[in-house]
Formats: sequence, structure tokens, C-alpha cells
Amino acid sequence: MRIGELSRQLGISERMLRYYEQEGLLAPARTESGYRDYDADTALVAKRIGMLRAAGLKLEAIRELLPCILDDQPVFDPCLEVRETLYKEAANLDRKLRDLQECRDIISGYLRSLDQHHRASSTA
DNA sequence: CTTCTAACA
DNA sequence: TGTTAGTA
Repeated sequence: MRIGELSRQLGISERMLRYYEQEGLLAPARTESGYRDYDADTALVAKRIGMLRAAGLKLEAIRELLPCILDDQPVFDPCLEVRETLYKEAANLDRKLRDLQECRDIISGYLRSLDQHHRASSTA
């Protein structure tokens, strides 16, 4: 598929899709007219790059993981070199998870307050 | 109308 | 990153 459809499908801007390619993370084929043509595998890689980015990884870190990204069974040779990176990212995600949990608790508190106000005004 | 590259508010 | 120009 072409860049427009992939962009809408993944929720990643065309600009970023081209940027990932520019940074060497993606290598979509080209049609005779020069249009980028993403096959299923390339589209999957794009999707995972997007997820990894959403998780907070920098493109440099993602580039290291690239050999392991194209799916399921990890490629252990290159992956061994980035074991430390993965541990570090896992730790970062754990921290973000705690922050998100804290944020969720705060929002829950707001909702409880709203409920109380609602009951108070409708009962009165 | 969609995509491409390059560049800039 | 968004957006835009001028093409193909």
C-alpha cells in the first residue's frame, strides 16, 4: 500500500513515515513512478516503530532493536548486543507505568468528587 | 486527488 | 513535526 493509506491505518503522519525511512529504520519498495510501496512486513515494522516510539524509545534505541523487530522469534545474534538497552527501556516503562497509575488515581478522585456533587445537587 | 522532495514560519 | 511549494 502507499503512504497515505498506511498513515491513516497506523495513525502515523506521512511526514514521520518518511522520516523513519530517512533515518534508516524503514525501507519500503518504490513503484515505477517513485511512490513508496509498503508490503505487509514493512507495514508491520512501521507499526512497531510507532509503538516503540509511543513507549518513549528514541529512534537510536529503536534502530538497535530493528533486527529483532520483524516479529515474534527474536534474532538473538544482534539482540545480545542490545540486552542492556532493553533492560534500561524496561525500567523506563516501569517508571512510566507508575506515573500513569498515579495519574489514574488522581482522575479517579476527581470523578468521585463529581459524583458526590451530582448526588448532592440532584437530591437537594 | 495522491505522492515526492526540499525547505521554512 | 507541521506545512507548503511545484511536480509527476
